[in-house]
Amino acid sequence: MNKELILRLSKYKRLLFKLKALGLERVFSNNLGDAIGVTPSLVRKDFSVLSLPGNKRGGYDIDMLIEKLDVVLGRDKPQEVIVAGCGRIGTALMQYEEFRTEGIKIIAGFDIAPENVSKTSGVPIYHVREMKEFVRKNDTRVGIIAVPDSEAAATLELMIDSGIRGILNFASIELRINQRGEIDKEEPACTIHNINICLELEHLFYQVNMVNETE
Amino acid sequence: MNKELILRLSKYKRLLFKLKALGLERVFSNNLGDAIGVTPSLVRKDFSVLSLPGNKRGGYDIDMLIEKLDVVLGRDKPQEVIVAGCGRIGTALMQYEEFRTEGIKIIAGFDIAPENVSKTSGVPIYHVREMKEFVRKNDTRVGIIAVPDSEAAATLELMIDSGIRGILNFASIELRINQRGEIDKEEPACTIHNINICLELEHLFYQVNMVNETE
DNA sequence: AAGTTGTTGTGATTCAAATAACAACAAAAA
DNA sequence: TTTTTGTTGTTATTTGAATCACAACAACTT
Repeated sequence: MNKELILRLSKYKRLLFKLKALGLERVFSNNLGDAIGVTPSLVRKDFSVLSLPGNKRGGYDIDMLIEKLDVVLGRDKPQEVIVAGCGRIGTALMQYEEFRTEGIKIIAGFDIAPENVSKTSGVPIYHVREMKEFVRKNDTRVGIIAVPDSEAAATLELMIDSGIRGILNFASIELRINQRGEIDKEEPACTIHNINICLELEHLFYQVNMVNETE
Repeated sequence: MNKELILRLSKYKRLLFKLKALGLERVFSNNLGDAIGVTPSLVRKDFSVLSLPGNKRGGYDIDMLIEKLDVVLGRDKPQEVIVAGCGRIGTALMQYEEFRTEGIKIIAGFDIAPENVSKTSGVPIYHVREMKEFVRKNDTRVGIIAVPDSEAAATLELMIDSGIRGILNFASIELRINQRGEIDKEEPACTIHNINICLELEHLFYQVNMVNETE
């Protein structure tokens, strides 16, 4: 399944919640399309491939969509995350308000110097060496890397070794599995998403400077 | 020019710096491809469309590539950014080490309560109402939105009104120009990149839960 | 009941980007 | 000098997602 598609599904669902809160019960493909910025056609096709039925005239039932999207997106399972690196970014994430409203919970932070980390967020902070044990006990699947670049690769290895299966990486070096073919025994695959703030900004600089360009 | 392409160009350049630091002078398309995870063919095609010449046998000259990529990516111009919202995320960004190494500089932060913001980062903090004046004076092009969701839309409007042309949005609502057709006089276009951490995490949850699925 | 409207569902089409394939050719080797 | 090698540059092909177009048909209207 396509990355863009999954992203759209999450957007649909978020939007559907808002519509439901407003008291609506049904939506049309063009409502959804307008709202998330895609064509109605694509909305219908998305629902089509997921076998989410609509009514030939009355559009789609919001409750039905939410329910089925929850299943497709696996939202019945708990959405628990750990954070490696409790510096500026790590602690900012631990206090990130929007996680709560989305049902995402940071259940632990790990650092090489946990005694120096402020505990104001209420998230328990452990030493990195306890990660493997913690992940095993809690069956944690997803982790965030918020360590300095220099530690990123080692942290990746630790997380994979601990059994983490999905990683959101904030270090500004691109992490990939099989960097040099070392990590690929028969362990279950691990998905990595890199959020590279520098790269995003550079992209913006490129765009804003290219106004007079031939495109 | 394609977004993915631009991203690749930035990656090439970053990699080329590292190779240069290691003492290398030339690279082959397969070196670059392996390193950033694309096919050598694509590397050659990228350079081809930019008219970056290689030698039929000896590969590409690293210095030449860096120099020309700098021009293409507009890296000769200063890379200055302002930040709106000096909460957890905003201040974390102000102290983000990696910006320095990438030549990106946060030149000001704006908040509705600047007196409550710690000044430890060395970045001057102003009241939001001074943004427009500041942007005009400094000819700032790029801004980061790090305000709560509830303030995001208003901040977007303020930035556009101030003359900002590229925006990196950390609020977890997707910002777009022409949300309802209001903002589109004849002002120069403004590019928005949304970094939606919740969405990224949801995507990961989806992936890690879909192991037994038919894909 | 018959006609009209409006929306879905999907097969066909378009489009763009990635990949593959290979001719051209510079450098090294013989 | 001639041959071999290895890499570029570019054209052709493949791939896959988004868009288009329209038949099917449920609900409303008269």
